[in-house]
Amino acid sequence: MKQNKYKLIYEEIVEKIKTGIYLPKTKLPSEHELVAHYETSRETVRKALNLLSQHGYIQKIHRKGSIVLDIQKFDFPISGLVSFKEIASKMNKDTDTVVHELSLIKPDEFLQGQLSVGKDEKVWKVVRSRKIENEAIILDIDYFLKRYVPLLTKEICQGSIYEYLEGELGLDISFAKKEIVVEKCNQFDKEFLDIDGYDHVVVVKNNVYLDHANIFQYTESRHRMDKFRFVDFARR
Amino acid sequence: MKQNKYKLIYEEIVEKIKTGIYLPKTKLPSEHELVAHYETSRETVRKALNLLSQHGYIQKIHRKGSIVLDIQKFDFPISGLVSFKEIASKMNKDTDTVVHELSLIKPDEFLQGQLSVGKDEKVWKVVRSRKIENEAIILDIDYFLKRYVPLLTKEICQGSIYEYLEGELGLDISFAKKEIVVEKCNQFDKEFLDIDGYDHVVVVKNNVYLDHANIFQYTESRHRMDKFRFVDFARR
DNA sequence: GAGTGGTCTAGACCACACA
DNA sequence: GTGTGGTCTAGACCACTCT
Repeated sequence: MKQNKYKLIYEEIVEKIKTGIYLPKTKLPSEHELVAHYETSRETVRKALNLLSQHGYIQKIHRKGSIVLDIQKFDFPISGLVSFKEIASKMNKDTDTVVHELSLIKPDEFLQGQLSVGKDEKVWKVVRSRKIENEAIILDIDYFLKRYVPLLTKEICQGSIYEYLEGELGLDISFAKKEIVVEKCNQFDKEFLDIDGYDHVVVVKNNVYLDHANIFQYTESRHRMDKFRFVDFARR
Repeated sequence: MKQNKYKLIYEEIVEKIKTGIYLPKTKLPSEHELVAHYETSRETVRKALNLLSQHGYIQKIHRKGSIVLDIQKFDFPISGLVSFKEIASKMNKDTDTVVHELSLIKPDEFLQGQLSVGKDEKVWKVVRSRKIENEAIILDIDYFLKRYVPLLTKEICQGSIYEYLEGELGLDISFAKKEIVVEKCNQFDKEFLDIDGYDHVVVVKNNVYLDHANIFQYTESRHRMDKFRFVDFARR
């Protein structure tokens, strides 16, 4: 796969940070030196450095250089858009997904609002619970516009829907509005989660948009309170 | 105050979006047209557009243009680092701050870890509760390194500490690691919050860093569950 | 074929850090 | 005074979309 020069530089530096060639609290080579090393122009080097900065790998200090941040301290970034599969693999724990429902529905008023569609638009509804170490602690309810996702099967839902959407269908997921609130448990939480006496769940609501700024998914991810954790790296 | 050209362009376009001169779902002028209009170079225009994109104002669509997003849909962004004062003014509600404690302490082991300092470093501890419409629903516990904040008074804590730090002291806050979890209420929550029968609080933990990547603050913001809301705009 | 945004280049000037 | 990063310029080529 062909890459852009600045992305290649970015990835090479990320690699050097991860493998300890560049150590936390030390300085990266100066922009001038990177220009020489990668035989490119300064703006290109700076694009790579900006990416590193945005992703929390380095901190640029005016007139002094770029210093490497301790990524250990910023571990477990659920920020951005990350699927359960990705999180699960990072956590290195036994996980399992149970599909409770997969159907084509007509959106009610709430869903018409969330997905910005009319009542005749067809929508996939997927309900899945997620087990970590044999406890069902997350209930995911996904709604996808059929317009963009012609086919969904139980097998796909069992695995990673996102992998399928991006890989097989070539959908280009671009951004999301994420909202986190706490709600009282409803009957579904009680039915599908090992709720363990808690009467509230943490709900992460996502409106997900494709690359042409068209929404294609609304999701509610309902977490058992005690197991919920959200980490973010925010620049001012 | 002198501004950079790309920031000026950014701000002018933000203004035009907010005042409806550029409408949601319509296209911005092309980069070429913006270059002509602002009499600048294309890379400079593109820096402005990148800012707009990062802040959720526009979506760039390859080979087609930049379209304006509906910022109404992405309201109330507590993402990034925002102080209570800023949030309060946006919400347009009656708010009040009560300072319960302001003292210089020696950090315990937990705090030494969070602030990456030794046991002899002096630390300001500030405990405040936040009232919205006469209900105490947030308990803020802040720890500042005295090294960077020589003086704190009750008056400052009553207002906006951040305004003081950035305005008076000229501290340059750069980034933060933010973590959201749910915890059981402790005695302080029960003492200082109108806890209203809830036995858990949503805790937002922040490690805040200055522009040289040196940490200077650790904060816990403890929210009554039913009033907690966190909204984020995340790009893939 | 005209227009678009994505990338890249090879310079330039600036203000400030540091020694 | 040297080195640093921040900003800006005036081009260029590309691959694709739209009409």
